[in-house]
Amino acid sequence: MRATIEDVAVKAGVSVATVDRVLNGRAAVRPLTVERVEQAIRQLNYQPDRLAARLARAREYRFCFVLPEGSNAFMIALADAVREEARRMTQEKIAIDLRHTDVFSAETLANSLDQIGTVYDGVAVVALDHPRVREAINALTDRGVAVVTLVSDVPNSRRQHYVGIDNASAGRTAASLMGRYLSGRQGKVGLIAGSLSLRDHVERQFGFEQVMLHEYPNLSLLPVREGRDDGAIVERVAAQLLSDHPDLIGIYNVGAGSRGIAAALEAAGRQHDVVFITHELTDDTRHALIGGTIDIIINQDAGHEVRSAIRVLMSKADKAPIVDSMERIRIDIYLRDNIP
Amino acid sequence: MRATIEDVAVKAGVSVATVDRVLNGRAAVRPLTVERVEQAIRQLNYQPDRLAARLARAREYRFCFVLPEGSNAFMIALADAVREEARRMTQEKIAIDLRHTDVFSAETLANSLDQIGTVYDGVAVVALDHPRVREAINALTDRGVAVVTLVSDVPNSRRQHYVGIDNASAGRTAASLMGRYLSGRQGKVGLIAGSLSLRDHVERQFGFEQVMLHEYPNLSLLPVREGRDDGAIVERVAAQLLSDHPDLIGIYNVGAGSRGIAAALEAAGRQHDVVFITHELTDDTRHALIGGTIDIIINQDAGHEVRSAIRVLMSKADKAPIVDSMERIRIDIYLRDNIP
DNA sequence: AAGCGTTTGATAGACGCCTATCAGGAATTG
DNA sequence: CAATTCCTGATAGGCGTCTATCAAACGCTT
Repeated sequence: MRATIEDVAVKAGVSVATVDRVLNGRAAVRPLTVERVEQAIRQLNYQPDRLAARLARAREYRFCFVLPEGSNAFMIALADAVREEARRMTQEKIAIDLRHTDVFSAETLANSLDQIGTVYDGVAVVALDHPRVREAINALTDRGVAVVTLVSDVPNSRRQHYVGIDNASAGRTAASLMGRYLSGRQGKVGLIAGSLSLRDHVERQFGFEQVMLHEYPNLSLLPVREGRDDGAIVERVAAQLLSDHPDLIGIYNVGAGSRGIAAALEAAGRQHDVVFITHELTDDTRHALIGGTIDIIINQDAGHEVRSAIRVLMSKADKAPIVDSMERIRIDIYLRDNIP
Repeated sequence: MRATIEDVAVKAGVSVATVDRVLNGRAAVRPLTVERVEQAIRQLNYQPDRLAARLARAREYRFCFVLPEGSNAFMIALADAVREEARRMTQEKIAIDLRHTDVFSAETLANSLDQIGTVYDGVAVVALDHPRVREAINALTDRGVAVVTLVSDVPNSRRQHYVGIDNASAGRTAASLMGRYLSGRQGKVGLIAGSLSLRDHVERQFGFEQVMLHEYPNLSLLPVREGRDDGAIVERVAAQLLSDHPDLIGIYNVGAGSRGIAAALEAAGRQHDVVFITHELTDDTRHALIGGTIDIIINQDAGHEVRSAIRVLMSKADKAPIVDSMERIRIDIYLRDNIP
């Protein structure tokens, strides 16, 4: 049988109350006694029963997820994932609220964050990298609310953790694949971004350009075009790109609105000449991947991200350490052959 | 506050004992009463507190992992992951034993499985697809022990679940990447397997050949060579392959021993002409990927697999459903740009 | 040696559910 | 209608830990 707190008490020749004081730092205990208790713990290999502990603490954890409003397919998937986990987590005494806000406006987002009371133990936010937002995050942290950034980071803030992929690395990966897929060919590569105010897009672009410029001199990278993550705009931008550059052989879409690009490619009949790499596995992109218009989808798993965020917030609330290897969000690469 | 079992009892106008009987099917309850209780549960959105339930049941879960003995780097990583999770799971009243056996001998593996007593609630096994092993798995299942196959499946057995990647899909993915990386070039592609008695290798090979043959007529696929997952043998096989075929431009290694292939490629000075795709991220492969000898590593995350196996075994032991999307093991694709 | 603060012991009562038992009431059978 | 069987209620005790309280023992100061 597993050792209990009582076994430890007996072994150390003290009372359970004292063991508890040592374990939870509840009151002053003489160093000598502390040592004796710790030794008993080591000898018995005692590990507190987390289930019993959480039951006894009778604590409800309250977390809040702040996501962008709007119709971006990935963000909708993310919101769905939040709701699903929220339902599941009820069993574990974790209550999760979901708020939507305009993340493209630093002011609005920051105000939303400011309004978040201390009722919450933790907040996960898809954040804009902006001084005003950074301040709001810091303020939350200072009020004792754990904050993690989700999908898009705010590196200089005092957020506890970033849950999401390494976007520069994702950009480099896209570039390498693009370069290899186009090996031996000469031509132009276009890059379409959503908004350059979101850090994730900027980093992807940075990583992509870095590798493209240094490693694939046969390909010339065109200046970035912004599509504002909106299908219709993106489609126009892509169509323009295609007509401006008959020798375009690659497109990397950093943001949302892949559907527009796919439509433009198909309208121009160039979906098989142009290597098209994009982000986020959604119904649209999945369909275009199977159809052959998209060649590669780089994805981040919304479910994993939400679960990771919850685990991290839990750990922070309990002041327990997190296991880095468990919380690393991987860059998923999907070809036609390995879509789930 | 969350509803408790007592709230449900009051609402339904019955006693807690009856609610418990309905919840846990403990004894016969009149259909009418069952309906009343279930309605109360729905109205209150009652969800049993899993923590309290597990505490009360005071149950220790015992699982056993059966892995191949030997020095295969991936299997060592897998064993490490098992040990690490075992340590972590102690806190959750889950005890995990680790056994090593010769999985290449169906007889030995089957005997090991036969010896596993009913002390265990569940077993996870890296299995050989062989009638004798299948029987042993079925016998375990019949004795009421939950069985999951790990990494390599035994599809016709009565195992409860397979924890691992879709290897045919991995093979197809490797082929597509190979084909795209070699687009426009003409030449031969070699495939080196470990042992063809492990189902995962066979499936990878199958998937690879399927795509290679149909989609890339410019590449001619050489007959499979077996390297027995042994570095030294693999190196000889690879060296032979290179000298036999000066026009070899791609190698796909289905099994272990990548180091041998890397050595052979480097010895021949052809590490940059030949596209080399292999499986499993280990120190060796990682190093060769950074060095440029390996172009792509297809990986399965040992930690994820172990955790998934534990979750599945837990669910089976509790007769609770599993969440498929959470248990799907993804095919990780690593380039030089996204290694962790 | 009295008085003080500090450290410890003992213990009760949660937390929410499970298990078991026993008795009484309801429904069914002959 | 009596004799069964079937359902249900009430309740005690436990799972391992946390929290809180009070009293007792200890060490130190003056």
